[in-house]
Amino acid sequence: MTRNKVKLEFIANETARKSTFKKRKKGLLKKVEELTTLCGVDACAIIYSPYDGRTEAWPSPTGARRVLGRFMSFSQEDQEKKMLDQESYLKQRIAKTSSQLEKLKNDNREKEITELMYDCISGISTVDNLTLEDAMDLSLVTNKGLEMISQRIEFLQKKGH
Amino acid sequence: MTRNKVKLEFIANETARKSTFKKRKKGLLKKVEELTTLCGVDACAIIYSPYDGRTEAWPSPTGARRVLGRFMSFSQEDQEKKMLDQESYLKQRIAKTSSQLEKLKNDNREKEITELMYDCISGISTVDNLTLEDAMDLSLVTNKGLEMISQRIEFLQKKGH
DNA sequence: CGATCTATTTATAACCA
DNA sequence: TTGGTTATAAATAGATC
Repeated sequence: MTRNKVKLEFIANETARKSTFKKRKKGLLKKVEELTTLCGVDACAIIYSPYDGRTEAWPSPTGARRVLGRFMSFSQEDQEKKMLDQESYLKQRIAKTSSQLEKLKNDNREKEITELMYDCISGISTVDNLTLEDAMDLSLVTNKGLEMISQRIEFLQKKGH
Repeated sequence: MTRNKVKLEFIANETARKSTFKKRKKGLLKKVEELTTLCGVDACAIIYSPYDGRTEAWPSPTGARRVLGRFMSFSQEDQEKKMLDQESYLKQRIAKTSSQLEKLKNDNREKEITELMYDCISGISTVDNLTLEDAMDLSLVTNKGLEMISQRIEFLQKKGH
């Protein structure tokens, strides 16, 4: 028996496509997990399955936790300090690039970015078994997030004199 | 010659680990791309490489674009209008709810979530070759993001009677 | 559908230039 | 280190239950 050499194109047959999707999704996630384990790096994969429940998948809830943990290993003080630095830095940057951003405002990019944020949040929800809404909540009350938002608003206000 | 059957554990030897990382990273990204092509689904992978330049990797800039596109679709006018309304609205609310937010300040989850948001944003920056700072800014002026924030704040207000 | 079972195609670990 | 090469381990398309 000769098997197909996998033509790299959309699989027309729905049954076959779904089957392939399931198999490959599994394989992909496994690969992600192996990579993180073998090489000690953080990685994750996000897959939007029209088949399965919904837009889901990470290496695993456990894996996600590992991906997210371990970054900030600063002390509380360092964190606050850095955060402050970054705030003022950001403020400057925002001023400098506002004109550029204007151009992008109504671009399709906004849609893209919005979706990405959503996806991230839905990822968060899997980390702690939260509902999507709770995760959003939590995300939005994050210090950093609020600071950023606050700065942005302040800037817009000034701009609008 | 007999080759290893791949023990699923951290590779101690740095040279070997780095080599494996490079190969597997490549393979993983290829798999992601194949999955999206073959099955017509959106997927992406994020890898934090301590070796390569930095915390990067997606299927590809092109792939990322495809992953993110296709969602929300407001008209130009509605978008601008909403954004303006929300700016002033948000400012008030943020001031009023700041004390409640204090409580969450030192939660570990916050660190994780903050980091995740950062990661997402850094992902955004690769999409359009923006600096990290620009991407953050862009993220925050997203309509949807503002809406979510607005709702959250409203909720906190009611809750705090 | 979902689970199994091969035949093949792929991905790679170990080498080597 | 950065790439090829090759022997094996893995992944998986297609068929079957």
